[in-house]
Amino acid sequence: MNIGDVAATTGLPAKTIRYYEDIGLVRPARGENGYRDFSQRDAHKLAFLGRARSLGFSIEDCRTLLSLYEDHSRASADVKDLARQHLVRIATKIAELEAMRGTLEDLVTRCHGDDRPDCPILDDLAGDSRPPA
Amino acid sequence: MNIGDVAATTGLPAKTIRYYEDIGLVRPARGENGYRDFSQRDAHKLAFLGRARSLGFSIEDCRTLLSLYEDHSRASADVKDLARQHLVRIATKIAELEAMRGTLEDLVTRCHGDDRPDCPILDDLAGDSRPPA
DNA sequence: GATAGGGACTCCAGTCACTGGAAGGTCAAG
DNA sequence: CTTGACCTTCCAGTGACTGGAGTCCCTATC
Repeated sequence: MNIGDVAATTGLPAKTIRYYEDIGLVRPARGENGYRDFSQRDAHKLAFLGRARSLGFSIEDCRTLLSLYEDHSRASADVKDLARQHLVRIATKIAELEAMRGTLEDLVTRCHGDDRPDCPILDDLAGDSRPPA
Repeated sequence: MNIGDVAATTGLPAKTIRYYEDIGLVRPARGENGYRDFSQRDAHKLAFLGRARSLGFSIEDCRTLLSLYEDHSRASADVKDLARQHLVRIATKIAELEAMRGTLEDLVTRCHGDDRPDCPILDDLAGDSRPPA
């Protein structure tokens, strides 16, 4: 398979697949013309990576997950640990964003949004009329 | 004020303040020794920037917010629009993260997490036993 | 055989918002 | 006069790609 075919089947951009080769996540064979020649196994690994990335795992996590996937004597506890750590990061991120949303929603509600200059949003950013921490 | 003082009062790292000068967000004066000499106004702007950044606004948004802040003939509608667009981005991001969390929580629950190799998390990533989209 | 197109190749630069580190100048205290 | 804290600039790296330039290859059509 050429890179375009793998890109189509995995949904990953060709650029990304080349990048994944660069950083050693896949090692496709090469044809005589210098084109990458992907096996089914390569395509499968790329699909795995795409799915792991879509769940927000970092590239380094993906590297670990891939090696666990290929290690048939792995302990599922190692996978679960990784996933749990990732869940904590996600939950933290969500909490941060929720806090931002809460503040912003309040400010947006309080701003008239007309053609006059007075604006609670700017007041808040400037440090005025903010509830004491 | 030297950069260290402003860093202490605003909570921004000195490195970040220098960076903000680089990209033209602040233009502190310079003393004879070449040191930056921050006015109260500069410090105030930096605090504004720190607050806006902590609400997740991009640097370019911050630039706009700052110019609106300094434009006393602004329309609050412009500020509100910016904030609302930002709210949409935040909500989108939260939704993405919630989706990841949902999937991951399910997978983590289903994984035994012992010393055996079989693992629903890896199965899912590999494309097996995934609910049909 | 010439040509046109669509794909593939490599390599470099840019993204975003910093952050780390090296190499050196300045200032106040002891 | 030295020490140590602070300041300066400049360069490089982060994560995970993405865009673009310039070139090569393959297939099809005329």
